[in-house]
Amino acid sequence: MISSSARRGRPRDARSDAAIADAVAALLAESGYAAMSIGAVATRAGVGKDTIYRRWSGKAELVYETVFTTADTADLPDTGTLEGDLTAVVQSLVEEFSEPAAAAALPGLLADFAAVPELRAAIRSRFLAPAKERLVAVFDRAARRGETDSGVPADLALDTLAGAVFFHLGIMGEQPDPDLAARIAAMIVKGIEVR
Amino acid sequence: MISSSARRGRPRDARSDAAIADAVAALLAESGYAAMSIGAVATRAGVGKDTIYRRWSGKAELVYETVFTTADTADLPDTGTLEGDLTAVVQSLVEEFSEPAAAAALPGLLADFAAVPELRAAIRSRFLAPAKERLVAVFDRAARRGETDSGVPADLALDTLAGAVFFHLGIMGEQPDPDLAARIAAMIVKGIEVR
Amino acid sequence: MISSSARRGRPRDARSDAAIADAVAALLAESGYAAMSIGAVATRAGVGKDTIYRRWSGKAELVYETVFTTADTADLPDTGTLEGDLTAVVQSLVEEFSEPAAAAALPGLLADFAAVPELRAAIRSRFLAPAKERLVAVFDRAARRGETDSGVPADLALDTLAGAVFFHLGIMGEQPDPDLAARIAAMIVKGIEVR
Amino acid sequence: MISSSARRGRPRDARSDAAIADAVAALLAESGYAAMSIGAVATRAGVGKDTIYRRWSGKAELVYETVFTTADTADLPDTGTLEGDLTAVVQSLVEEFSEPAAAAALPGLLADFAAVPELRAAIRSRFLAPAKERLVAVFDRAARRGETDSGVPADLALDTLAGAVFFHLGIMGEQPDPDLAARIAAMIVKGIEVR
DNA sequence: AACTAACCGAGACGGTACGTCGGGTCTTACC
DNA sequence: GGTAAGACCCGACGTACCGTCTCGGTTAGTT
Repeated sequence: MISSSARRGRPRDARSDAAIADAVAALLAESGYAAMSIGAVATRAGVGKDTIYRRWSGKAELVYETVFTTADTADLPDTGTLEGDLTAVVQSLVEEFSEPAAAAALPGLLADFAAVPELRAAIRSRFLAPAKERLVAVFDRAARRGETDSGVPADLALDTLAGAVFFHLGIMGEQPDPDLAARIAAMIVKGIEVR
Repeated sequence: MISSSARRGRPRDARSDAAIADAVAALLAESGYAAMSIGAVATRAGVGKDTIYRRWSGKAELVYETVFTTADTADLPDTGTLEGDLTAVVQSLVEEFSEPAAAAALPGLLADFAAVPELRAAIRSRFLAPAKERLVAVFDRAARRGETDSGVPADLALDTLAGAVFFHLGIMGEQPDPDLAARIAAMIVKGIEVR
Repeated sequence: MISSSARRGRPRDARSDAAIADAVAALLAESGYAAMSIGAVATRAGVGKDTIYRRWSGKAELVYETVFTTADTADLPDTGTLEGDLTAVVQSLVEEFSEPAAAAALPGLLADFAAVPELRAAIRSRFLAPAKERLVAVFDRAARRGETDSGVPADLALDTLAGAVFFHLGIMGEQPDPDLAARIAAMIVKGIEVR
Repeated sequence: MISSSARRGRPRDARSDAAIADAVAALLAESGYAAMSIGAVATRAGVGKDTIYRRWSGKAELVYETVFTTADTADLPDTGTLEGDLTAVVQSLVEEFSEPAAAAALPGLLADFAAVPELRAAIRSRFLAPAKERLVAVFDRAARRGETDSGVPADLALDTLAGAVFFHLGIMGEQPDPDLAARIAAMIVKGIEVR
């Protein structure tokens, strides 16, 4: 007896989730975040609007959970040097934001998240916190190797690193220059040096 | 005779511009960018909607030109050191984005700009280009003083510097920590060091 | 062995019928016919929606069979005079339509019935035909007593009599004046006089 | 200078009213009252939904004011006899309710009106009151001619007369038998006889 | 005692319509 | 030609019901 009260009523159809995710990705890439309406997603997915609203509170949540699913769970790289590790971390960010759907969604998504306190809290705990944890782990390894001291300002590094990627790709909409990650990482490594 | 036919008909009323600007700032601070409608601005300003559309193409342009008017024209600081100059530059960014109306407007504005190619081009030439020019000037002065070599990657520095500020204030909505500018500037100075 | 294959499977639960009938009457009186949804009836009765749809085809049928159960089967009055008999017939109509649930249901119910040919046929055979039969019987008795000739237009009398009651109570929503039945009956008796 | 404050803003477009009226009549005849949605009317009329909601509060008001415009203003018939006058009055009712759009609209319309107290009051004052006035005038003329006494119960006559027509045409959906009006009028004339 | 079939409560499903709101344009009378 | 007012068409919003379906589970009669 694992679940006490069992699950009552008809269970949600997993095929709906898949169809919705596909429709979201397609519409984002085709017409962008602002022009993507919930109604259009429903029609494209062959699904009723309720089926979407039953799962997500609105467009922001729908797009965030549908598009940004990868990377968060990918395991920490261990390249042997701080610069290598940071490059890998930044590179995964770059790749995530370079996918067509993600690139199309980012600015509008950030605007919607910023406008609603609950969503702003959600992004903090679901995106920022894990990212910072990973960064801290990378810096800890570097400290153990003797590459840096232990008093590294991870917050500032995260702001700078994530901010640079967001600004370059998400806001300015630049192409993802292949050595962008390496250049940003190199700057941070030097920048955070603790004597 | 420069303009042959001059301007015919009734000239535009300057009081309307002022009333509109006030209404935009007030509504942005009260309810945010997304919830601010052109109609509401018009009503609040005691002005017809057409009077707004006659001057601006839409909400993004209206807000951008109404809220972000300062700083772009402020003259270059000259503190004697690269770090001092950069701190001043970052500080002016921080201050600009910390004003209630600006903070409320930023994310939504960026989303609207990103969605429309013409607007994206506008931000590039009207905000990014001058900012980069000023940054280049700062680096040139540092090179003349012998503080750095001349091959400094200004683009990357701008991305990092602006990105960190945008991300911290605009996206995450954090409070403007008084020594934020100094910390960012310090990191950049070390980070862009050219041997 | 009455029915060869009998009825297999679990029999319907009579308590559900009762709970549904109560819920219908309560919701009709509280919020009216239009505002009464099948889902609300199901919830109020503590019953699944299917349990309702298994028994009735929709709201119109549900309400009709749940609310209008009396009177149709009541036996013919025999007061000794045509006017007395007609008064009794009209009075039973008045009483049936004066119950809160019935009064609340009538107009909407008639609209739904009128909109669907099958339902219109149903009302004709299940309400109108028996009513006319009873009226014909009353007139026959009067003819046998010598009160009237035999060529009385029962159709017209029924339209007039039922129409007057429907219009006064059902459509205009007037209070059921206690001598309404008698006044209508008196007018009909004089009106249908056959020399 | 008739209107003091003039009329400000763009005036309503009379062509919209006409297009909406046509669309309502067509859709009523095609699909009936219940199946006629405001959105469908708007599309058919080439008009925005707002343009409808700006003029009417909802479907009931829209249909009532659009479909039932005639007859109310037609002048009193004067045939010389009470029965003739009444036949004419009933006949105009029959004709009004026999038009396809009116016949299709009646039951649903009555249901909606009955459900909302404000609308019920409206029908009382806008339909019933004028109808009763005309009936009273007819009876007065008859009294002056010496055909009847003056104490005729006009209320009851109206209920009976209107009820019979409503019931026969509106509710039962019968065809408009050509001498229906005459038969109803004849019955009333005899029925309301005052000795 | 096992099987089978219909019932049951719950609630998800694809749809359709609702009434409102904002966008950007157009049309008045007036200045 | 600018201006305030406000009507215009359009399209999206989030909600409410519709009538159907799909779960796990119950309750009878039939083998």
